[in-house]
Amino acid sequence: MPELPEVEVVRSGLEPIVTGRRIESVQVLHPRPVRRHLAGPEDFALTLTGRSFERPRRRGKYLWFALADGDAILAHLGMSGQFRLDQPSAELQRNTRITFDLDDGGQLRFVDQRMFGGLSLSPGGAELPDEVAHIALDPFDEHFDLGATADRLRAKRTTVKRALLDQQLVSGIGNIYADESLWLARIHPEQPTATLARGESLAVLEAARTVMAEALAQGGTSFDALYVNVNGQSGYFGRDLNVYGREDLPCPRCGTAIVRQQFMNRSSHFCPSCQRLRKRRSR
DNA sequence: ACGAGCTCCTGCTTGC
DNA sequence: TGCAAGCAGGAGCTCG
Repeated sequence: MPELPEVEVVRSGLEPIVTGRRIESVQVLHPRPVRRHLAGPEDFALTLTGRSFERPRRRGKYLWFALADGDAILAHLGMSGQFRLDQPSAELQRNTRITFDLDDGGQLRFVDQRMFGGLSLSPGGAELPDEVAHIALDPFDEHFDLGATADRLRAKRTTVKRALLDQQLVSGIGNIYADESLWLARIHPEQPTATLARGESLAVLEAARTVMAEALAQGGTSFDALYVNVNGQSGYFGRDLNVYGREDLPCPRCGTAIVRQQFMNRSSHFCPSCQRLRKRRSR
């Protein structure tokens, strides 16, 4: 599932492909991925034709293509969105939803099996789309304030994993990196945020940055063909996961069997020995 | 204002 | 063998 490292791999892969390119034509093959463009699929295609790309940008899991006229094409990969570059004559990948023919003869394709993600036009959004403004900075942003975020995390009245997944507290972290970060920081996912010491709050955010930086360096995490870069290749971080998807396998630190627990209709993975739930506030 | 739960979507896997 | 249920989950939305 694309989280910050995977989205950044896609963004950096797109940069040399689209920057400076002009859109010759757009085909919308399924209406759902443009559902956020209220004027409809036909308008989406027509209004983008003839425009030119500048550098693609990112905050958290949001990606946007700045356009030369100051607008932007906002993109979210959701669960399964991919961008691929191909020749127009090449057979379409299964679940291809939108294609952009570029002025250098290439074709940019948005492929998305589950269609949780999508594209929309963001007027005036080249610097920062309005739709992204409410999302917190991610840990890789030069203005990200780790200390202030740690304080806000502790001020919440929830559990630490929920807080890590709250994109309005810190963006870019999804289910995989939340589990990995908590394991690295040795904190139980259900630990109430109000019981965390400041050092623990800092540690879990630092762990998130560390884990995501390592994943980014390896081209992102993949379990299957649902996440690939613009050339269709998978990342290598999957082999380095310590808890996610490793139910009943030994904890790499202590050998205790990893536990999978239902959480918000999804799963949390943790080591019941390294990550103990504390009843009391820590200092 | 904030926290929690629901919903959207497809396709692979699992079980009867 | 065939069918259906289970499962994967980001984020907008609603409700309390």
